[in-house]
Amino acid sequence: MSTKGKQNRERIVEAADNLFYHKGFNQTSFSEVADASGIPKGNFYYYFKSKDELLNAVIDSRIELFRNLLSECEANYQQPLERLYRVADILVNEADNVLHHGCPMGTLNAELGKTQEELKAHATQMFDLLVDWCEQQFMALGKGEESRFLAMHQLAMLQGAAMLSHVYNDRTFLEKEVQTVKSWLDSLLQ
Amino acid sequence: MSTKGKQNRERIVEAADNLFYHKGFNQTSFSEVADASGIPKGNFYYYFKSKDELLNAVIDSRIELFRNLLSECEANYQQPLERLYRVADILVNEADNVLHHGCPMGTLNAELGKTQEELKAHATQMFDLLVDWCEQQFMALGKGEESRFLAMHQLAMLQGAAMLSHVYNDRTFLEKEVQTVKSWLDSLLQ
DNA sequence: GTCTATAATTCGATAGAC
DNA sequence: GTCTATCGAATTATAGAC
Repeated sequence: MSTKGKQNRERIVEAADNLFYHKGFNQTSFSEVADASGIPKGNFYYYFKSKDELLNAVIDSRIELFRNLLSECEANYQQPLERLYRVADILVNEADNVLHHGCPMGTLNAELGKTQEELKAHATQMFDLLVDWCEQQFMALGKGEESRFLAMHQLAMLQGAAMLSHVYNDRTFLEKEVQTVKSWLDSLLQ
Repeated sequence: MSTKGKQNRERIVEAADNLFYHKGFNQTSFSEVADASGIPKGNFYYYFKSKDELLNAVIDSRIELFRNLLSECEANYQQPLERLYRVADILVNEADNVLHHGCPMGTLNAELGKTQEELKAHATQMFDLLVDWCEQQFMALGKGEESRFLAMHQLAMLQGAAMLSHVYNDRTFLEKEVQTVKSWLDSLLQ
């Protein structure tokens, strides 16, 4: 694939990423992605042979983005507790988006979980990445076999915070819940 | 409306309720509801003049169901703490459904929150009912102004538990999280 | 009240010229 | 590689006979 082709492909993925997040996967049409990316509709099938394949590319892109985010976090923060704080802070940093559209990981999984099991399995890899990474931090804190559950529990609390604050468009609640998660992390070390 | 007409209307709502939960609102077509309810497709518009109106009827039906559930709970349990336990237990009682399709309140709000604000506002009334009721129980426990936040916090934890256990189809995690919520309720009274 | 037939639109996907 | 034109299927919704 040429440089131009790669640029076009990335532009499509970027436009689709935003639309799938804001409108949902099934409610986003190829025409809308075409308009948003500036690529004629008929030309899509040169880059992606189906809508499902486009979603898979979007998911891969989100996973790659998260991988870089976590690597950066590892470089900037040495303490496992600090690193777990940063995961909770993601919700506050992305508060505007979370309040309006919910968590991009959670809402996508919820949508695909209804009728598109295969696509959901891929979307779940976004959770895997985060759960595995948090589990490692809890392991480093000496939590042993309990680490997996603690990692899932932390993400569950954040998902619940994202859901309720999205339902009520309540920024204050989101911030209080994130603080609650941090207090819970503190309590684990005592 | 005749008795027959009312029966037909209820059959449509019941079929739509299940399909909207299992497949999502936007991914469910009138044809599917027609097949499931045994009512010919063209006859739908005698009972509901649009798909949105059908969803509103489904939401009203769910709210009514929840109202009865909470009334029954009030009759059977006098202690506010016991009553709050029962709200958490809903997830365990409905574990099969939650694992396969997520929380019917949460997933519907997440879907409608993307592009159908008006419908979402109605769906949010399901949360209102539950939050208000839990708030009353916390008030009865003497939690005062904090009660509203505690009610939202409890529901956020349950939503997170539903989301993660749905993502991973993990019944054990769901049960552990519900137990965690109950332990949190206990800790509030000490 | 009930049902058939179909309108009007939009969707994902394809064919084929350049 | 790029783009236009369009297909076939599915969708919500309507018209009108009975």
